[in-house]
Amino acid sequence: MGITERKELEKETMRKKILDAAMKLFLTEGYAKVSIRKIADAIEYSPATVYLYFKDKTAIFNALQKIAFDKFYETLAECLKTKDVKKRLDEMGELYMKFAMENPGYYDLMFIMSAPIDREKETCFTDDRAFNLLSKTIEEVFKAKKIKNVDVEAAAFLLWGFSHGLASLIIRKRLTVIPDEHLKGLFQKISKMLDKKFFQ
Amino acid sequence: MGITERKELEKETMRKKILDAAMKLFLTEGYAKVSIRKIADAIEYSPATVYLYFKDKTAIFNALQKIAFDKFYETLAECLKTKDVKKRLDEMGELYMKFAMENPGYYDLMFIMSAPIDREKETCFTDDRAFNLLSKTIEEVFKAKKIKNVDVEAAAFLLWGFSHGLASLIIRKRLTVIPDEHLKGLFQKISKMLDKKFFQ
DNA sequence: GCAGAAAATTAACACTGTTTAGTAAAAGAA
DNA sequence: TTCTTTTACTAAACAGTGTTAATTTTCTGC
Repeated sequence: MGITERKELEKETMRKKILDAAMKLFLTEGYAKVSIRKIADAIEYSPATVYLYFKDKTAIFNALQKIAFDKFYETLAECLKTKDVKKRLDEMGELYMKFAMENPGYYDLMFIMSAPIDREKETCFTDDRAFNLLSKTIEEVFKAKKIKNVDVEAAAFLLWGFSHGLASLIIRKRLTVIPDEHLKGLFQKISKMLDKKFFQ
Repeated sequence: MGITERKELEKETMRKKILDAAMKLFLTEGYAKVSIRKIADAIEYSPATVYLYFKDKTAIFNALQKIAFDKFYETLAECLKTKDVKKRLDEMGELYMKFAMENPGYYDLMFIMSAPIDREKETCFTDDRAFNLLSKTIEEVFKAKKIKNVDVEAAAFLLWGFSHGLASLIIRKRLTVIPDEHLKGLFQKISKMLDKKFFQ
């Protein structure tokens, strides 16, 4: 192993170390409480060192976001194991909500937070793998059920929008109107309702 | 007019002055850029003075949120002018999206931001006037159309969830998948789709 | 005009992101 | 090995933040 290679590797290790510490802080304390100094403390380096591996705090945030998107897509893609395409869509909905509820920090990172997204820069990163998976699944359901004249894109947005709407309201605790333990049932009830209207 | 009364009034005026300046900063510069010092600058008082009228920054944020909720409900309630109950629901949807698009700052304040919502305190404020209005409207549509066996609460959450989902994704610019000018059409298309499935 | 209350301010504390200048260690060349 | 250059790291500072205690200014009632 050449020296330059080893240096590369060490640099990558350090980046990972920083991201690990940052993610841990983010998930346990929230974005506002993640400071460069606290990250530096956690990895036992000086604050300035962090800047040798990341341009600024936003760069760290973006890297964390990418990690979350990866895990998100990975979770959703599990629905591909379900071969019955109709059941696959249900499964996807449940996986979506499950991910959001079990990983509110990741969900926040991906879809809600705006903290360091600098206005109109290309830093804002949207991952369309998940949306494409959803579109394709819906298309297949329609095909399997021989339903025509339904706009797939519109249907995808309806489902995604609804799921995200519910998830983000729950995560931001804006749904005090109904108690938490009622929510899972509500989601399933609505799914069934949509199912009845669209597929029967 | 007694002196104590005048003092009360002056205190109220000052509170308003602070909130006006804070809202202006919030809407033009974003939450992160609203600082006590900048508010103080805007109203030409010292930073410490602000603390004589508000307990802390969170208290200011909560007051701003209440203002946004009031304006939000006021906007939605305009749908009551439409007497045809079926059209009223459509109108409500359009008013919702219009409000979100035209007042992203207010929308943010109400449903997305979490910045100062201190963990589990009663400071988190949810306004259920709007949701009640939606539920009632849906109920009336079902009644008018003589449709039975549909869970009103579930339907309300479907519509609210979907609308909020779309609105918040747009506001947070997480919908780069499709161009902005396409969005209004998409919303209407989905509305029509739901209409067809549920009411015809 | 003067005592007491109310309102506003100054100055500080402990934080934050970020940069600059400088030091210590490792690598390359002789 | 010795000398030089590059790399890795840090200390210290700058300008900003929320917030508070002590102090000064302004107003009220007599």
